[in-house]
Amino acid sequence: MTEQKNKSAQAIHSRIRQDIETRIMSGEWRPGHRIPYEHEWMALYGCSRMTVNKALRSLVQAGLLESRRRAGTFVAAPRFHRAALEIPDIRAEVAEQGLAYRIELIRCERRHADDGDKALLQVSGGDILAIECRHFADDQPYALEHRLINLDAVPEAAGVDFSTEPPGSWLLGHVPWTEAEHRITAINVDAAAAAQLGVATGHACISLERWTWRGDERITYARQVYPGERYALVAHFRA
Amino acid sequence: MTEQKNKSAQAIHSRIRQDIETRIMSGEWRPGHRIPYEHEWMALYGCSRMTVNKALRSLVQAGLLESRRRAGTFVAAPRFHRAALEIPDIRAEVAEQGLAYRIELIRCERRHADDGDKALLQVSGGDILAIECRHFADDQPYALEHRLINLDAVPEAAGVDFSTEPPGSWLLGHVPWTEAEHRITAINVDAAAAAQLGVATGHACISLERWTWRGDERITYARQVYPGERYALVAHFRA
DNA sequence: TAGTGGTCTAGACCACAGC
DNA sequence: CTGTGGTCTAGACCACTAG
Repeated sequence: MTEQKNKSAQAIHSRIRQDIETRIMSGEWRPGHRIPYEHEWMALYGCSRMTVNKALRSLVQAGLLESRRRAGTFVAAPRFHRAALEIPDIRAEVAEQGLAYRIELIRCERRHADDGDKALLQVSGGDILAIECRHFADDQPYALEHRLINLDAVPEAAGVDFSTEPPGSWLLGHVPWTEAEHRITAINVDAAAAAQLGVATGHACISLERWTWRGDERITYARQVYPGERYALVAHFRA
Repeated sequence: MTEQKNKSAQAIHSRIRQDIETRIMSGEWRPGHRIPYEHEWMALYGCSRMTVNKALRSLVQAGLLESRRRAGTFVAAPRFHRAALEIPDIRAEVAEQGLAYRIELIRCERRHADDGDKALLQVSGGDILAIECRHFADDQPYALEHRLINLDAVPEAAGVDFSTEPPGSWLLGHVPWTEAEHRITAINVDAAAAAQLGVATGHACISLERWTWRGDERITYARQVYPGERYALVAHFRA
């Protein structure tokens, strides 16, 4: 009898996946190794080919396997050029550390996009909101932020009070499903920024820039500056 | 007639997926919106539920949808706290820019792990390989690297000539399927490192640390230092 | 309790790469 | 050619949960 339902704790496809994953991670199956054919997995686990396929496909998507028609399925060569980077929402991050979050709004002006704005936001014109603010954790400066919001894309941003809610958090909750690109560099902060962050002029800081859009529409540009030694971005291989 | 095979260019599950993705990204379906039930998709596309399920499951895994039994499937709230970070293999990266890569091996010694090594590699003892090297692009200093390799895990590393092949590239090709954690900070380089990189003392640099292991076994620790303004890490949301 | 998604089956045809 | 993976079907039972 091919017992129809999973009586074990795990779904069959999940157990197959775990099985393969363990063998790869332990080194038993090295890159290039041909794993058993799908019909062999069917026999091994007494399940249908669809179930086997579900397990294999998920591992292919995860990058651990590669399938070639007529040849079989193979352990893929590892390439950890990709890691899952945690990009913080500052308010949530500060709160997670058990610290009191506060935002100080330095400047918030609506204006017609000038040349600099156009270049950063990658728009050809229209109205924007330009924001400068400072993030605090327990009354210690935590980060500086310079942000541009495209009011043609997000007109309701014009009426928001960003002296209480950080613009990043507000946007995250009000602009659904955007795409983003990030750029991380190290900079020596100038005197003004250093004073605002409570560090020495020239102190090494992380600059995290983010461009966000939805479809063809540019939403926002943000640049956040963090003191380099207090702050670390962490990335894990294999999300 | 339920035409059996995909005569269109795309597989059915792929077209369903694209359909949903487009509606979400365009803003037509906002977070929290309940998308049609699986049996409705069956009718819409004239396909079986397994095919619909394949499309929906892949979007759930991608984080665009959330399924709740008995309730339906919903557009997930966007949280781009995750981005796919490209972690460079230095040699490949330099070559990609059309520049000539060269490595300069400053130091390479085998030794019993001292306390500092143990802390960085997270091992309790054993032999390690400690490497200091400098990476060049067209004879310009590109990055400094400090690396520890656990020889208990990778004994064959002891016999490799790292004056021609960068240790990161060698490990990538010889140690299959590891996991890794990365940490990115900004630092003011000291005089010695500044001289080696050809920048001023105190110049802001990116420090990229990487811990690598397979199973329970620690493989390597690496710290790479890049001049901050020449170098940028780029991350895309949604791999 | 009714109806959703989660999982699974035992077949099937097709495209394609290796022989 | 042959046999692999890629895709699909028309059902099915189950677990869970919203009402």
